[in-house]
Amino acid sequence: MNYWLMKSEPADVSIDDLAHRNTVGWYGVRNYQARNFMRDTQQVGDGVLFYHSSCEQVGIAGIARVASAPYPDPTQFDPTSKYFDPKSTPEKPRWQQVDVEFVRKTPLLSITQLRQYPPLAEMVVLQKGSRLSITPVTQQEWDFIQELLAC
DNA sequence: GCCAACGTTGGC
DNA sequence: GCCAACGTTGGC
Repeated sequence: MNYWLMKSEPADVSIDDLAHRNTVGWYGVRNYQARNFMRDTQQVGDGVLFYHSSCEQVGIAGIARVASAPYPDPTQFDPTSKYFDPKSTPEKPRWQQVDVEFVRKTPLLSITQLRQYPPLAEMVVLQKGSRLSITPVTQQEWDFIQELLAC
Protein backbone atom coordinates (compact mmCIF):
# COMPACT_ATOMS: atom_id res chain seq x y z
CA MET A 1 0.00 0.00 0.00
CA ASN A 2 1.47 3.30 -1.14
CA TYR A 3 0.37 6.92 -1.26
CA TRP A 4 0.55 9.35 -4.15
CA LEU A 5 -0.12 12.90 -5.19
CA MET A 6 -1.59 13.16 -8.68
CA LYS A 7 -1.88 16.48 -10.50
CA SER A 8 -4.85 17.31 -12.66
CA GLU A 9 -5.78 20.53 -14.38
CA PRO A 10 -9.31 21.22 -13.13
CA ALA A 11 -10.23 22.70 -16.51
CA ASP A 12 -9.67 19.17 -17.77
CA VAL A 13 -10.70 16.94 -14.84
CA SER A 14 -11.58 18.59 -11.53
CA ILE A 15 -12.45 16.98 -8.20
CA ASP A 16 -16.11 17.76 -8.99
CA ASP A 17 -15.79 15.94 -12.30
CA LEU A 18 -14.33 12.98 -10.46
CA ALA A 19 -17.15 13.09 -7.91
CA HIS A 20 -19.70 12.97 -10.73
CA ARG A 21 -18.04 10.25 -12.74
CA ASN A 22 -16.79 8.31 -9.71
CA THR A 23 -13.92 6.82 -11.71
CA VAL A 24 -11.73 8.32 -14.41
CA GLY A 25 -8.89 6.94 -16.50
CA TRP A 26 -5.73 8.90 -15.78
CA TYR A 27 -4.95 9.60 -19.43
CA GLY A 28 -2.39 11.95 -20.87
CA VAL A 29 0.73 11.20 -18.83
CA ARG A 30 3.67 11.66 -21.22
CA ASN A 31 6.56 11.49 -18.82
CA TYR A 32 8.40 8.23 -18.32
CA GLN A 33 8.95 8.60 -14.59
CA ALA A 34 5.28 9.28 -13.95
CA ARG A 35 4.29 6.46 -16.29
CA ASN A 36 6.59 4.07 -14.48
CA PHE A 37 4.96 4.88 -11.16
CA MET A 38 1.58 3.88 -12.62
CA ARG A 39 2.94 0.88 -14.47
CA ASP A 40 5.33 -0.53 -11.89
CA THR A 41 4.47 0.68 -8.42
CA GLN A 42 0.86 1.75 -8.03
CA GLN A 43 -1.57 -0.85 -6.81
CA VAL A 44 -5.31 -0.98 -6.51
CA GLY A 45 -6.28 0.67 -3.23
CA ASP A 46 -3.33 3.06 -3.02
CA GLY A 47 -4.29 6.44 -1.54
CA VAL A 48 -4.24 9.48 -3.83
CA LEU A 49 -4.11 13.17 -3.00
CA PHE A 50 -6.04 14.75 -5.88
CA TYR A 51 -4.20 17.98 -6.71
CA HIS A 52 -5.39 20.88 -8.85
CA SER A 53 -2.58 22.45 -10.91
CA SER A 54 -2.28 25.22 -13.49
CA CYS A 55 -5.31 27.05 -12.16
CA GLU A 56 -6.42 29.82 -9.82
CA GLN A 57 -6.50 27.69 -6.70
CA VAL A 58 -3.53 25.36 -6.75
CA GLY A 59 -3.48 22.64 -4.11
CA ILE A 60 -5.00 19.46 -2.76
CA ALA A 61 -8.71 19.34 -3.61
CA GLY A 62 -9.72 15.84 -2.57
CA ILE A 63 -8.91 12.25 -1.81
CA ALA A 64 -9.07 9.39 -4.28
CA ARG A 65 -7.70 5.90 -4.69
CA VAL A 66 -6.08 3.84 -7.40
CA ALA A 67 -8.81 1.64 -8.84
CA SER A 68 -7.27 -0.47 -11.59
CA ALA A 69 -4.16 -2.18 -12.84
CA PRO A 70 -2.27 -0.27 -15.56
CA TYR A 71 -3.55 -0.49 -19.12
CA PRO A 72 -2.76 1.36 -22.36
CA ASP A 73 -3.78 5.01 -22.51
CA PRO A 74 -6.23 5.16 -25.45
CA THR A 75 -5.43 8.79 -26.28
CA GLN A 76 -1.98 7.80 -27.58
CA PHE A 77 -3.67 6.12 -30.58
CA ASP A 78 -6.12 8.94 -31.33
CA PRO A 79 -4.81 11.30 -34.04
CA THR A 80 -7.29 13.96 -32.96
CA SER A 81 -6.06 13.95 -29.37
CA LYS A 82 -3.41 16.34 -28.16
CA TYR A 83 -1.89 13.30 -26.47
CA PHE A 84 -1.54 11.40 -29.75
CA ASP A 85 1.85 9.69 -30.04
CA PRO A 86 2.68 8.63 -33.61
CA LYS A 87 5.52 6.46 -32.33
CA SER A 88 3.20 4.30 -30.27
CA THR A 89 1.30 1.31 -31.65
CA PRO A 90 -1.40 -0.90 -30.15
CA GLU A 91 1.06 -3.80 -30.43
CA LYS A 92 3.70 -1.89 -28.50
CA PRO A 93 1.93 0.82 -26.52
CA ARG A 94 4.24 3.35 -24.94
CA TRP A 95 1.89 5.00 -22.44
CA GLN A 96 -0.10 3.45 -19.64
CA GLN A 97 -2.78 4.73 -17.32
CA VAL A 98 -4.68 3.57 -14.26
CA ASP A 99 -8.21 4.29 -13.16
CA VAL A 100 -8.66 6.66 -10.22
CA GLU A 101 -11.74 6.45 -8.02
CA PHE A 102 -13.35 9.25 -6.04
CA VAL A 103 -13.22 9.03 -2.25
CA ARG A 104 -14.12 12.53 -1.06
CA LYS A 105 -13.79 16.18 -1.77
CA THR A 106 -11.88 18.24 0.80
CA PRO A 107 -11.49 21.94 1.55
CA LEU A 108 -8.72 23.16 -0.71
CA LEU A 109 -5.31 22.83 0.92
CA SER A 110 -3.38 25.40 -1.06
CA ILE A 111 0.25 25.00 -2.00
CA THR A 112 1.10 28.03 0.14
CA GLN A 113 -0.59 26.40 3.13
CA LEU A 114 1.22 23.14 2.49
CA ARG A 115 4.55 24.96 2.45
CA GLN A 116 3.92 26.28 5.96
CA TYR A 117 4.03 22.89 7.69
CA PRO A 118 7.52 21.61 8.57
CA PRO A 119 6.37 17.95 8.48
CA LEU A 120 5.56 18.47 4.79
CA ALA A 121 8.79 20.25 3.88
CA GLU A 122 10.18 17.17 2.16
CA MET A 123 7.10 16.46 0.06
CA VAL A 124 8.29 15.80 -3.48
CA VAL A 125 5.67 18.05 -5.03
CA LEU A 126 6.88 20.99 -2.94
CA GLN A 127 10.51 20.71 -3.97
CA LYS A 128 12.01 23.44 -6.13
CA GLY A 129 11.56 22.70 -9.79
CA SER A 130 9.38 19.66 -9.16
CA ARG A 131 7.25 19.09 -12.24
CA LEU A 132 6.32 15.43 -12.01
CA SER A 133 2.58 14.95 -12.32
CA ILE A 134 2.60 11.84 -10.13
CA THR A 135 4.74 11.86 -7.00
CA PRO A 136 5.05 9.52 -4.03
CA VAL A 137 3.74 10.61 -0.64
CA THR A 138 5.13 9.10 2.57
CA GLN A 139 2.98 7.51 5.24
CA GLN A 140 3.94 10.36 7.60
CA GLU A 141 2.97 13.02 5.05
CA TRP A 142 -0.30 11.25 4.31
CA ASP A 143 -1.18 10.94 8.01
CA PHE A 144 -0.31 14.57 8.67
CA ILE A 145 -2.53 15.75 5.82
CA GLN A 146 -5.40 13.54 6.98
CA GLU A 147 -5.13 15.17 10.41
CA LEU A 148 -5.11 18.63 8.88
CA LEU A 149 -8.24 17.78 6.94
CA ALA A 150 -9.94 16.40 10.04
CA CYS A 151 -9.71 19.78 11.76
C1' DG B 1 3.29 36.44 -19.72
C1' DC B 2 7.62 35.36 -17.34
C1' DC B 3 11.02 32.26 -16.42
C1' DA B 4 13.45 28.55 -13.66
C1' DA B 5 13.89 23.93 -13.89
C1' DC B 6 13.79 19.92 -16.10
C1' DG B 7 13.04 16.48 -20.02
C1' DT B 8 13.75 15.20 -24.84
C1' DT B 9 15.85 15.29 -29.30
C1' DG B 10 19.26 14.67 -32.53
C1' DG B 11 23.82 15.69 -34.64
C1' DC B 12 28.27 14.34 -33.94
C1' DG C 1 27.49 8.65 -25.10
C1' DC C 2 27.89 13.73 -25.02
C1' DC C 3 25.67 17.91 -24.92
C1' DA C 4 23.57 22.07 -27.12
C1' DA C 5 19.27 23.39 -28.53
C1' DC C 6 14.76 23.21 -27.96
C1' DG C 7 10.21 22.19 -25.76
C1' DT C 8 7.29 21.74 -21.65
C1' DT C 9 5.71 22.37 -17.00
C1' DG C 10 3.65 25.04 -13.73
C1' DG C 11 3.85 28.49 -9.96
C1' DC C 12 3.75 33.18 -9.71
